[in-house]
Amino acid sequence: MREITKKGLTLPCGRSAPVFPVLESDRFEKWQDDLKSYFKKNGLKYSEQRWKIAKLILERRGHFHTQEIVQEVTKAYPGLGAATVYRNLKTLCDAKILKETLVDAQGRVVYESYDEAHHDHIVCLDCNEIFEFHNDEIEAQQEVVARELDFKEVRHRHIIYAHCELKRKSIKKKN
Amino acid sequence: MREITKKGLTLPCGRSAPVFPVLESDRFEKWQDDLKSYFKKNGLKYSEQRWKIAKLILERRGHFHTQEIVQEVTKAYPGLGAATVYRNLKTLCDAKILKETLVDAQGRVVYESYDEAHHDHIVCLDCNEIFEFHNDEIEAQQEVVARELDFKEVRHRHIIYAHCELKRKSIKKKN
DNA sequence: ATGAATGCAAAGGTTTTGCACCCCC
DNA sequence: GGGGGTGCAAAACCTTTGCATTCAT
Repeated sequence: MREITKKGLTLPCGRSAPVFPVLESDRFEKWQDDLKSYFKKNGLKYSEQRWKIAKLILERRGHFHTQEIVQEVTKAYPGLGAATVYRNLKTLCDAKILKETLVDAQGRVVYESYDEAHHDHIVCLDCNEIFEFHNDEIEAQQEVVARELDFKEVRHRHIIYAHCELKRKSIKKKN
Repeated sequence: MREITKKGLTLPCGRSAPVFPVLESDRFEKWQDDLKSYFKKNGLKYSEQRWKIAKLILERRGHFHTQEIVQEVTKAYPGLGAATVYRNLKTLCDAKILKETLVDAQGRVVYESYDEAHHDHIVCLDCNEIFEFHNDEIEAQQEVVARELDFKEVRHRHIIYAHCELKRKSIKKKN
């Protein structure tokens, strides 16, 4: 689970934004090789554009919307068409570079890097920032629930929408 | 929690579709009166169209997408504009006739009647049908998780995407 | 009568698609 | 060289908005 740190930027709701370690550059070469062999194995082709998109996603980490990726890629690489980004979002999901993760409070689909360990999400209703959690008891109970209804769980999404206590307290003080 | 029964239509995945009791018609009059007073209280106006949309939703029950409501209403009442449906989906959410519930496997927003007791959802990956569950332990742990991260939970969405065991078994048998 | 609601059509925004061209294998 | 990939523009979709008109109170 990604650690929620107290350091870093202060968010609109008074919380501190999470800070993540910088990735070592040799991991990128591995990812690039993995992608190349994935493409080869699946009759797809490697391309400059595909790698640019994948790299931006891998560097960026965190959570983002479709439009954020489209805008960031086309801004970072003028000439790279939006259609190419849309087409590759699907390809990169299949390639397990990306995964669709949750829907935020505004109803937008949110992605994150595929290699994140499994976790669920808390969306802050004050500043819209997304935090993560993992709870073994909840994970275990999900299996139980699925089994009782005669299902076999494949994946799940568990999103808690919540107010930041820090914010709530500061509002209370003011009144 | 709505009961999942073994009777009723057989779904594509081999499961039985849930069957719900028919609503007594006098409940509609109460709902209609409630709506009228809600509108009055909030400076809104009652209209034929509003009630038609609300009634269709209340009769229908179950889960549905935005487009399904729009299409069903405009088909059932030609002349009733799609824009009116879109505008009233928001109004009816505010009026607590409807609530936005989950996002299905295709990324579409799904609504259901507001008066349903709280429950979470299992989406069948074989036939896309939506079932419901409620688990007190999970509910309790969510509070714990939120509290630990210094949040105050407002609402949550918990969706399990799963394969139907019945289907899985029948596939196994065939092979 | 007065403001809100509706219906239609136009506008907006996002995503997909068709097609000529390009480039990886 | 062939088939997939890209870029551009057009199309397709869904949803929102503007405005004249209708309707509820």
